Amino acid sequence: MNKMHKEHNLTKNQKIIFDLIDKSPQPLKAYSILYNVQKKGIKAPLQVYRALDKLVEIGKIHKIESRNAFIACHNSNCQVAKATAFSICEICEKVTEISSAGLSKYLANFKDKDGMKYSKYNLEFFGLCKKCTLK
Amino acid sequence: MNKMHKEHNLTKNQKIIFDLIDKSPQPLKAYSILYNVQKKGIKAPLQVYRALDKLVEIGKIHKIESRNAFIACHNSNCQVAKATAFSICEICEKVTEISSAGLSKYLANFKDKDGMKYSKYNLEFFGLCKKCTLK
DNA sequence: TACATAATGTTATATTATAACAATAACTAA
DNA sequence: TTAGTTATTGTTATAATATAACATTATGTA
Repeated sequence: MNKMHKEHNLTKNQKIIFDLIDKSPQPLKAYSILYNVQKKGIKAPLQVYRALDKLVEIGKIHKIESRNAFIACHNSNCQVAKATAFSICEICEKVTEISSAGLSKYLANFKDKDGMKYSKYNLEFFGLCKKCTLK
Repeated sequence: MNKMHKEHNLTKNQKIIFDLIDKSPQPLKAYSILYNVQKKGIKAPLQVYRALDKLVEIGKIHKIESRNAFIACHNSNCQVAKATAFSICEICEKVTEISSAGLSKYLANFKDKDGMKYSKYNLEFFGLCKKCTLK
């Protein structure tokens, strides 16, 4: 099987949960996912969390830490969840993955005073989206 | 009272909880704070969370979102919690607030493709601290 | 004073996440 | 193709994180 197409390797539960998140316009929370997949035989929180953990690990989804919610990766750059940036509207809670070569480059090369080199980062911007600004 | 010295305005509970966090070398979790202040008369989670919320709001402490933990602000720039950056060691869990003028400037001025302007951000870098790199 | 606002105390409950263990499926190497 | 290994699943129970609702007290302010 072609290893470049990771989605083909998803297991049944992982696929059910990824499809749900991928179709959703906004991030989904774990228990909201659970309620939505119970008719498909996924009955317990742990089944959801395990699939989520795996999907995050392989970079198919990202966790929005400030919201405890999960969103599908729409950035072809991040096959692995090691460099993520999001914008979050504080009114409508719309979340968008930021895909900026400049930002990625700046952060990937950032070194702090101690010379600590980072293997991963997550950045969350907060503000008002265009729609909510106009209201 | 001098409004420039916000710490003087802390209430009893806020002061107890801030002092505990401020003395701690690593971020503290809400329930660990609760256990530590029960002898001082703070008995319920809500009393802790309310103080934490206020302390975050006025910028005396920051929440490390990926860890659900709280750390005192050691950056004179952020009187208000609107622009935060941390480094987190994935082995020893040591957390350090990053104070880089370049980084702050870059992120404060960052605009995404939609022209959305941000009022706030939180950045968490992950990697190994110096000690843990040598092990 | 009287009013408004913020903080507190308290009980109950909601939400998010993991431990522990048994069973099954998929992968790997002799 | 069999045995060993690793990943995934199913299940019950429970831990950890956080908020709702309401009564009370303290503080700030006109």
